[in-house]
Amino acid sequence: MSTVNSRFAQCLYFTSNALARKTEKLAQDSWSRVGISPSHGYLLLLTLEEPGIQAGALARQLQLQPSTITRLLEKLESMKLLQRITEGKTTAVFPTNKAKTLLPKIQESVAEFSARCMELLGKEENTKLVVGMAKIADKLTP
Amino acid sequence: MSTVNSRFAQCLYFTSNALARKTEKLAQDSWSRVGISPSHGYLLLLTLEEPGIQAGALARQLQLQPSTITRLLEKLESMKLLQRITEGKTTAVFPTNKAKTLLPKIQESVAEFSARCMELLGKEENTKLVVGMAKIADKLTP
DNA sequence: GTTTTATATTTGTATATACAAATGATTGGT
DNA sequence: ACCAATCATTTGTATATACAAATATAAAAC
Repeated sequence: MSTVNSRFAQCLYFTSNALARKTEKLAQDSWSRVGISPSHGYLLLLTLEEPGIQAGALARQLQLQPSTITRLLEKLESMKLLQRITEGKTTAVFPTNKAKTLLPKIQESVAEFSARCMELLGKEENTKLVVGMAKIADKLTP
Repeated sequence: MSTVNSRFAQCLYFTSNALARKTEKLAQDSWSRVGISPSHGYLLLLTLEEPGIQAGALARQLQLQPSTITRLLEKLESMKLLQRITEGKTTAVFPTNKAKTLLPKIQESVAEFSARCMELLGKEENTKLVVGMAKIADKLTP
């Protein structure tokens, strides 16, 4: 059932959403070894790279809404993978030792996802498209 | 906060998801005149174009899972915009008169979304990227 | 120094979508 | 004709994400 058979194959709405869903699945697969979703994983990676990073900074890096970050943090905190420390109006996020232990697996997941993308699409095409998509996304940013 | 500042700007996972979310918002905007979401809208359009279309065909056209189609149908049926008629193991979907009345607004929404895409991105770039994304999505299809 | 405004985060609720299991119907093999 | 396999759809539950309102703090204005 090739994508291009769809009545809406030329429509940005369908193509971007379909691609995102398929990419999400590929990423979930790559992250299964860690036992968390890609969003949680990338968030965790950011806090491992920069312990004490603020919730707002995570939102910007991950291009997600603050409320979504709160939800991700709640879950990771409940899994004892990180800890929030609120100081005044900001919240700093620290990885736990358990999270530090997971770092190798996390890096493997990142690498595996990247490798699969390259394998499936080729470095050339992958890069070209990612750049193009980012440009469009920027234009769609209010 | 340009997209490209992100730590993960080169990653297909982030770019495709971010683009999809922004496209979704643009489409929601275009569909606000009809009072339904883009998914519901495109589904409704398909049933207006082909009354009696089967649920499975809708799933294929819209590139969504059957369970998702059921959920969309439930909502549109509750809004008296369409009616399901189950015959044996298949379900045929018919638009109501209310839906037929909405057709002009629906077509306006489709046109408006398309126009906004063209305006923001240019026909050239839009087409090029949509084609590229569809190709990638196809490669990601198991 | 109090009041207003701005900033960061959280909470309540909602949307979009999916997976896996269940249901119900048709079909093919014997 | 019966039983197993297959197919189309639905149901129960879960994930990912967001918006809008609430909260809490800090900064600016006066």
